[in-house]
This record gives sequence, structure tokens and C-alpha cells, in this order.
Amino acid sequence: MAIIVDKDKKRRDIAAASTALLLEKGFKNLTVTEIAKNAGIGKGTVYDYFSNKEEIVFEIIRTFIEEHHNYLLSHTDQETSTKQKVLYLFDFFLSEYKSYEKHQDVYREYVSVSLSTKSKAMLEFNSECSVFIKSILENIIDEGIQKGEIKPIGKRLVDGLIKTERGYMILAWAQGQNLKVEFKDYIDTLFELIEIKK
Amino acid sequence: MAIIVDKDKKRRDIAAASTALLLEKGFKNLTVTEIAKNAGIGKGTVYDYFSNKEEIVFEIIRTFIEEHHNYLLSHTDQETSTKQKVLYLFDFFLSEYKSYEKHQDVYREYVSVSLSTKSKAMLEFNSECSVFIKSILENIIDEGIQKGEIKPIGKRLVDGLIKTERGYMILAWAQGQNLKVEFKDYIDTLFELIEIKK
DNA sequence: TTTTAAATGACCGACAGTCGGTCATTTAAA
DNA sequence: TTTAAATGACCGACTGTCGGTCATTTAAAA
Repeated sequence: MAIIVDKDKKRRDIAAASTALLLEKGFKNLTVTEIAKNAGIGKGTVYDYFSNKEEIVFEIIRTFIEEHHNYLLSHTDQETSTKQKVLYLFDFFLSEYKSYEKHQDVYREYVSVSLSTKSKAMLEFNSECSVFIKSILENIIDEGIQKGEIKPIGKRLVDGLIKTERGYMILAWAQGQNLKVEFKDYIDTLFELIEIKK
Repeated sequence: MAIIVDKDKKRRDIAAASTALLLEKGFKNLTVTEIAKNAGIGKGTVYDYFSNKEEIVFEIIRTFIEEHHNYLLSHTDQETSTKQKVLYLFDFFLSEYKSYEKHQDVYREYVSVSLSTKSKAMLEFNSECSVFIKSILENIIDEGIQKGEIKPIGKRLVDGLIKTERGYMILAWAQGQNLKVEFKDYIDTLFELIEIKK
């Protein structure tokens, strides 16, 4: 045997090193040569860890989702209201913090790559992410119903709500507008309809 | 002077000739050389009518939106219920007809190109399309409120509903799933919340 | 010294976009 | 009526770029 590297760690390292570049130049204008140079490795080495350029974006988004999940866990507890939890879940779209705007840009690149890449791996990855987010939102809503904060019909809004947020993020970019306030209004309206008034 | 061709018509002709190819191969795998060959013109000529490959997709989607608008106008009248009108509006996502599945594919390519192209022209075009769709949905909802079919709060769902549909279309593709039934359920749930029961 | 995982960058093919030049048609002077 | 000049449509060979490959090198381990 020769040197054994932690393949998984190196994958993440390369992806991490490329994140800033991706945000700066966008996927289309980012070259693999640059990625390699930036990560301090040869171009061929990139392909020892990723089977194509697209996969790098998927690795980056995976890290972002993990980070966001941790953020979520550390910011919610029994006392937090259902609506507040939902807002936390969508925080990385809603937040005004600069670092979260980065997340949005990465997410946009990810969607763009997803829509132009048709591969089994891509489909599986996207499904995996979706199931994960859905299960979180489902838990939040279920708890809300159990606590008597919202009506049982709220459960039927889970799937759609996730799609709505995606729609807002995508159209915000495609129209060059800031739609955060609008999305917040939409959530407010839905909660007005499903909240149990005391 | 020499021959003067109807530049606008020729643009549309080239776009029309490329539609089938776009659906068959997807934007990424479609070459400008092929487009030219298929339209029966030289590659250089394509660039006399479009400043880049992306613009061809925008021209195609423009035609589709026009067609869909005409369909909508011819299918709604005073007798149609508010919910039915909403369903017609989103018909090209919901319908099971093969020709409408084409529309969805074109729309997906369009979103994909939008998300990876940052140009003033693109932003303006997207805003234009959005305003158009929004005004239609706004009219439908306003009429529904006036007729006493739905509660006034329904007006506040207009913006979000458009985004939800976009989200469904995009995630349906990205996850390789058919989400039509799910979207229909979501609409049903919303209407249950805002409809005035008799 | 041998074995082999890991790394590399020269190389290749594909493709978007450009550009110098041709050709068909119109105009208007002869 | 003829024909030279002008014009804009049209073309495809060419260029530069970039994703991805592979023969070769490096160096740790045995």
C-alpha cells in the first residue's frame, strides 16, 4: 500500500475551496482548471474525487444543508411557536444577513445545474435532499397540531409550502427582485387561515 | 439596396424549427450547428438573428406563453367557477396531454437558462412574463371575491400561488417525480380554506 | 527493491461565437 | 434597356476555450 487519504474528507475540502469561486464567477464561468489551482491540486486529481464538474456543486450544497440543519436544531426548542419554527426553516431564504445571501446564490447554482443535468445520481441526490427537508417540516407541523396551535388541515400544506419557497427563490433571481417580504406575507396569510385563534 | 427580410418573422421561424430539437436533446446537448442545419441556414446566419444560444430559448418560450394565453381566453367565461379558472391557468403543468408535457419541458429549459444567464434582457423578459401571469390570476381571484365564491383573504394568496406552481414544476423535474396530483391537492386544500361554504 | 495508491498536466475533441468573403437583388446612371 | 455599383443576407472555415482523459511520475509502504 501507499498513502491512504481520507477520500471523503478530501472531497469536502476541494468543494469547500471552490465555494467562494463558485459564488464569485457562477458555475458557467468557473473552470475546472481554476478549481484545481485554487485547491492546490492538479486538474486530473479533481477527477479522482468527482466524476464531473456538476458533482462539485452537489457536494457544496450538501454541506450547506447540513449546516442549516444544525442551525435549525440549535435554534428551536419546546417553547418556540410553530410559525417561528417554519420561519427558521426557511431562514436562509428570508434572512437579510450577507452570509445567507451566499447560501441563496449557491442554492440557485445548484438548481440551475440540476435542471440542466439528467443523471440518476442527480435525481437521487435531489430526492434525498427533498425527503430530508420534508421530514423536518412535517415534524414541525405535526407538533403544532398536537399542541393545538394549528388546525389539522395544516398537514396538507406541507408539500406545497416547500415548493412555494423554491418558487420564490427561483423567481426572485430570475426577475432580479427581492421577494423576501412577499414570501413572509404569504406565510402570514397561510397561518392566519390555519391558526387556531384563542 | 438589396433584399429585405422580415427579421422578426425569421427569428420566430428559426426558433420554431429548433423547438423539437430542444425537447429531444435538451439545451446543453443542442449545438448551434444543428440548429442552423435544421433551420436550413448557415451557422453564421443564426448569429444575425440571435446574439447567443440562450436567446433562442427565450424566443421559444415567448411563443409558448402567447399560445397558452390564447388557450386560456378561449376556455373561460362568466360561468366557469373560480377554482376551475385557476386550474385552467395552471393547466399546462397539470394536464396529462402529451403536447402539454412538451410545454413543461420547454419551460424547464427556460428556467435552467434563466438561472445561469445574467443579462439585463433576461431579467426584463422574465419580469414581463411574470407580471402578465400575475395580472391574469389577480383578475380571476378578484372576480371570485366579487361573486362571493371565495373570502377576500384569497387575494393575498395570488403571489404565492404563482411561485408554488413554479416550485412544483421545477422540483417535479429535479426529483424525477410526477407531482401533478400533489399540486392539485394543494390547490384543493387552499380552496377549502378560502371558499365560502353555502 | 518492488509494489501500488495518488497525483499530475499535456493532450484531445467538442463547441460557441467570429469574420472575411460571396452572392442575389435592387437601384439608378448611361 | 443595359449594366455597374451598392447593399445586406448568407455562409462555413477558423479560433479560442474548456471539460474530461490517460500515460507517466512520485513517493509511501512492504
